[in-house]
Amino acid sequence: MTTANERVLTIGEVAEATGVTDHTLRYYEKAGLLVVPRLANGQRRYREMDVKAVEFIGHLRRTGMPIRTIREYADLVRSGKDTSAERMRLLEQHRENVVRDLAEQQKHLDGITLKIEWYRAAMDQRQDSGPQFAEPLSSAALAQ
Amino acid sequence: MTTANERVLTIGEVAEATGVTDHTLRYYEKAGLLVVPRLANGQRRYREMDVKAVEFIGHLRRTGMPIRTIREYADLVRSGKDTSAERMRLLEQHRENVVRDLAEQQKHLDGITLKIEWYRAAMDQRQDSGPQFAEPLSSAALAQ
DNA sequence: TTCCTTGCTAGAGCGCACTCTAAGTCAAGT
DNA sequence: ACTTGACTTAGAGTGCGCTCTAGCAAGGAA
Repeated sequence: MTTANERVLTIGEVAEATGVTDHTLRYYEKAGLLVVPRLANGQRRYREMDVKAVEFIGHLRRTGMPIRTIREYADLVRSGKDTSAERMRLLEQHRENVVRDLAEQQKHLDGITLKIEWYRAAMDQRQDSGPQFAEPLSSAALAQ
Repeated sequence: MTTANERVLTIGEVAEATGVTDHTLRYYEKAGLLVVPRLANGQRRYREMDVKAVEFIGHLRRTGMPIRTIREYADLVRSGKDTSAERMRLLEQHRENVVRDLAEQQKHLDGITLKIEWYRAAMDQRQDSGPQFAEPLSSAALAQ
């Protein structure tokens, strides 16, 4: 087993490696998402596992999990007890949310694509047809 | 051609119909996303096309287009001139962004799914194996 | 020794998209 | 006449996730 001799990184190196700013890394820590070992002088030293954690947080964040939920997950991990079941449940719940979200976004995207096709059609048969088609987002005065 | 006799809706009815609150509808209007006709007494009356516009704004918003970009689009629509080409370009640009985003989210989702599978595997062969696997998001003291 | 870089903390500030409040108008119903 | 409810405005407040600032410390190079 390797106990010592683990390569550790400074906050700057982690920022560089992960694309997360040092500010944000400290913020994540203060928010309870991360606990990073320190040198005697107070400087952070990130182990491999800490960097992995930052990357995993990235997966969660970029799929829309709020900080507080990530914190709940992190708390479970750190609780010492075997909370695997709960953690898995939490992740599965999130996965369901994300899948639903993706489907929803896809629907909205379809609506946009339809509009683009409408434009393309309208522009193809462009023979300077008066007031063209009906176009939402337009406006006029009605004023009773 | 139907000129008059168009059914119009109050803000409350539109809120009901679209799921967008009346507050937000007014906010969208103040932000320049919408121009809604008024009665003599100042009350809004939404035409079919205005409701369509609200719905289309929904497509844009829920795929992450910022208000200011929707405003740009709305300004093009309202400019009177034929800005179809620009509007289409704007929407196509957005579509590309969304497609890229969706792919990225899918990748992050894969990372999460992998983790869930890891949990499932670890829990399947649960024979009380000491310190289990290496788990990111954990922490310890190192302190130089 | 004097820089320069990198790190530290507490806490303020920011951008976004709402969301709500206060104070008022108006029309219909009892 | 009064109440109710839906509407109006300007502007304040909220929640989120950063993002930045000020002021300081430590370590290495010139």
